[in-house]
Amino acid sequence: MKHFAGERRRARELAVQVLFHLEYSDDDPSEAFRLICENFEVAESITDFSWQLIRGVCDKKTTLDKVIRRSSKHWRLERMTRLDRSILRLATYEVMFLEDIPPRVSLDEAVEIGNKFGGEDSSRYINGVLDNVYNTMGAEIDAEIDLGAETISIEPKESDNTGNGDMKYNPLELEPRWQAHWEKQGLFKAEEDPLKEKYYLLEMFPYPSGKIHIGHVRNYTIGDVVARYKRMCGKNVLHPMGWDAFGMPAENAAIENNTHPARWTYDNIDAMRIQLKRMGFSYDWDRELATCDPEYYRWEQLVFLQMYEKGLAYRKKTHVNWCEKCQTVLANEQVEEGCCWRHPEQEVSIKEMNSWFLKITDYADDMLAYCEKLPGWPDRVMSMQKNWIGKSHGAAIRFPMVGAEDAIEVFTTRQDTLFGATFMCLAPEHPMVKEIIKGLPQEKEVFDFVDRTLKMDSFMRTADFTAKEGVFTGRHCLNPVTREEIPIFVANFVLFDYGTGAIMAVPTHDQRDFEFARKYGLKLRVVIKPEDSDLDETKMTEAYVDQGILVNSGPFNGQRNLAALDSIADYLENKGIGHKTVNFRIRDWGISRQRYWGAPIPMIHCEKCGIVPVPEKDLPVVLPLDLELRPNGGSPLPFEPSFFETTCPKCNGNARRETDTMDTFVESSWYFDRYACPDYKEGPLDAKRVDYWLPVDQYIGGIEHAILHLLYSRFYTRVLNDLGHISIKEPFTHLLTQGMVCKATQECPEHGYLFPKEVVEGRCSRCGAEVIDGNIVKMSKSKKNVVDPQELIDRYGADTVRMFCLFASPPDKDLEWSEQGVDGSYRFLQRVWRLVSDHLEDLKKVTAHDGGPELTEPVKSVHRKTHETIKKVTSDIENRFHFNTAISAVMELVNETNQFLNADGQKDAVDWSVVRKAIETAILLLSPLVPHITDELWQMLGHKDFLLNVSWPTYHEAALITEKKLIILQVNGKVRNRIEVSASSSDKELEALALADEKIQRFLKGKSIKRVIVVQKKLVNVVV
RNA sequence: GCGAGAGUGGCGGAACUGGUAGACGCGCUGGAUUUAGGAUCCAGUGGGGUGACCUGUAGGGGUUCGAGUCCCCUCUCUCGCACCA
Repeated sequence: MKHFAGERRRARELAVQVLFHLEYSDDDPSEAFRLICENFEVAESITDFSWQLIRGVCDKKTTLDKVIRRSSKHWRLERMTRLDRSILRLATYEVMFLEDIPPRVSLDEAVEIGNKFGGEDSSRYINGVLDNVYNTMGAEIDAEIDLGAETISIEPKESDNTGNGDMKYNPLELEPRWQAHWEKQGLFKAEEDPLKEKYYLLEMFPYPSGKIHIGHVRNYTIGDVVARYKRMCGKNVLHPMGWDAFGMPAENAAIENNTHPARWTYDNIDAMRIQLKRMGFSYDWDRELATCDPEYYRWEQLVFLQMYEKGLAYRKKTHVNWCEKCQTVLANEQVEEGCCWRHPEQEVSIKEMNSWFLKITDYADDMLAYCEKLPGWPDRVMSMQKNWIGKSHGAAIRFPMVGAEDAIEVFTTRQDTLFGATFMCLAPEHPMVKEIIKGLPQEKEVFDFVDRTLKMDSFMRTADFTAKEGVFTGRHCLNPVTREEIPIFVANFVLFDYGTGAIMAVPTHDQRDFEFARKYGLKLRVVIKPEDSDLDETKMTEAYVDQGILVNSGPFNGQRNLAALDSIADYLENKGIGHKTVNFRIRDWGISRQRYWGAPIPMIHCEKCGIVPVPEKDLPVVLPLDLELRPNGGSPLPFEPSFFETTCPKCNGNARRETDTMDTFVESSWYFDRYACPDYKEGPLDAKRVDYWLPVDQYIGGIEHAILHLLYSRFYTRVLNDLGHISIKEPFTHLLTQGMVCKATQECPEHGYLFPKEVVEGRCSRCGAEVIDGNIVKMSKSKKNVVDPQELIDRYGADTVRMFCLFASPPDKDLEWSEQGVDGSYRFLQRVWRLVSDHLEDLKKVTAHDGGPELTEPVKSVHRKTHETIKKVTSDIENRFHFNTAISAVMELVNETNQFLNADGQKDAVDWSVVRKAIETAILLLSPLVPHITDELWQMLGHKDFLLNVSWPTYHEAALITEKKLIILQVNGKVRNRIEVSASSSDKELEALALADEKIQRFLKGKSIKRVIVVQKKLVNVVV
């Protein structure tokens, strides 16, 4: 569950452009570097992925050094060094700060690591560690650390003094205590209870990368608030957590660290589980699952078999790059100048290879239709999904070959322009290309063109700057309506993947066709003209793409082109030339991965019997753990006889196991179902429990999964439905896509991006230059603007971190991280704490006021505020997840209560019980957001229950009623005065009061009153 | 190019069906207390003006007694898709 599609694409685009220039500019790479330099900000903002790629490109092409040396002649030196530095910096950063150093280190360890680096870096690093130790422990450190040349001495820090120690707010002590308490009581366990209304709340499960990042914290905090709130509202809440545990990073990390992916993954899971528990999230850990567990993926294998049986899983040949030396498929990015990136002497061949696909296209229409039936999803996501499915209505039309029996079929949405189709273009991959050029003089030219085009990186091929090129095949086909012979081209811009891989070209009404026709001197014919003028094809400078009247179109002349779409399609159908059809952009889901760390595809290849499914009784096909990874990163499975050697279940002969594994998105397409019955042994899903819990009522996660994960899950749920495993079709009723966490970057003109620790009083700690505050961007390693949540928890406690995540902005918007903001949250919690602890004795003497005798001001206003706050907070959480406004409402209540208490005058028992009600309300309302401090305060007030088991407070209408109302007085819509009147005043009385008002009188002088508008109990507007 | 969303103080952000623009917080200014504070408390804080007042929600039009909110146009930004036939 990572990766951001857009970023990746942009990264690739840039890298491809660079590669392009490196390839096509002979010995002068300066153009490529100009590109990088000019797009410097873009490049950096694209995250480390782009850097890896660009670095990769540079390394592969020639060493970076060489390129810089050579290009510095052609380009400004200064820019080069900046780029150079950035890359070096990134590399250093990755090595120094991310890989070698565990998240928290002791002083001794810090010294050891520091000494390893030596010099300036070491002292800076150690200072950073000391800062942390300081802040987290408040400890008295008195140490001298020897760093060879330098000696750092640390002064002991005075401990805080606010008086009575035991009453101080100490989150670091009380939070773990409550967490242990909750766990011991099994507070978060969810059990099926048909009598209670269920509520299934789910956050997207994390990839176990090793430690949680701030995005996780935000995501899971939002979810936890909703889970706890619903629970207090009496719902039977399911709130599980698990691990998206298969995937590439584990393989890479394992090779680098000489460990095993399983070991690495499970260690990370253990570390992250501790962190999540430390945040106080209310997960039912009994339902925890990891997708790399055979007890999980065995059911996925079973479903795969069932899909195979129904024809929903199939094997298909596709064009891929193949390196003989590596014996593996290469991604387009791994092909360089037509050669393997690891074996420059080995030419890559284009191979048609078999891969497994899931038939998502079968469900495209249904998923599209349901887009309208999911009002709980954000429009943004829905439109992305619709876009991705890409349904378009049009016609399939057959163009008969000249001099042959067969025909070429095209798909078009513009059958109205058919009479203007003057040539045809095929995609280079189109199987007919080979056939029709056989024996012609053009054969070699066409073949070379196809070969050249296919070897191009797909991004390069489809990039804007790549020229639209084609080559004439020497053959013609018939335009089926004009019966005119039209030439057939092969063109690089025709997508084999979309439609039929062939297009009819209408140069007069399609800009791209127009340019192509002009380039190759092809015929044009106008078939649509504007209503009030004529078009001359010889004089056109661009295609006419607007609507108009059909001309040169036989029986359809004179009709409006859009209106004729249908009748033309019918005409084609009657003549047997074509038919109406729908085309989808979405392709079947290719799930084969030549990777090790994934779920094996449960299939067997037998020479005699072909593809044979593994019998159900032999499941799971377990991924062997006791084998050596290959140093080059390829999958070891095809080299592991103990894995692939097997016997055919049909003929018992020798057979070979499928060694591809499944795309990890398959695992994440149904984990939410399995949470309902993680221990079920009889099948993938226990219908009874799954029917109780599913669908997920509220799903929360990042927008980056708007397409892939969510689309796959919707598809997979439909499959499970068809296979009878589940009775729902749509897995997620409501979806909340939370925004990203961003932070300003800090940059030194000399040294580039800086860590906060490298900035001293606004200056770079290395060169003393003034630091520039950069843009506010998504947190990323390469920007050095990441915040480690663990550091924050250790410093402020989990409640403060949760509070800030919720308060800084509404969940669906981006959140800008600010240190002061965190301080502010911490201060607020302390204020709440003191509100209780400072008045504990008085509060303990009374019970919370609930109704009771008539109150008088000012305590009445505290009472009213209490109920107003309940109303506001409840609606903010319930209706729109606006926790920021909910928090500000509680802040207002706390402030008002404080003010009341600070005001002069004796407080009697009634006053205190109203105050107690206000305080208890604040605690209750805050409890889903900051569960630790509130449970502690609740207990301090003498309660025994966990707040999670206390009912959510309700407000009394009666308490909201006021005797006085503030009325706005306007003249011509402008506010002129505000007056307090009795709430029972009638409209007439209000009007009279307004007109009599002194200020209003001033504005009425010398003018005649046209009209007076009275809005009930709100406002009077006098129009003059 | 197509599709979606957004534009409000120094900043994050409030403003429910049109009805006090700037809630709450951060920052800043002044004051109190303190050995000190990155602690706490009080006051102030959109801009202009001594003032009454004027002005202000990207820009321009419109509807309305009244528009941040509704309608039209323009601009800017973000996101997604993109040689889609």
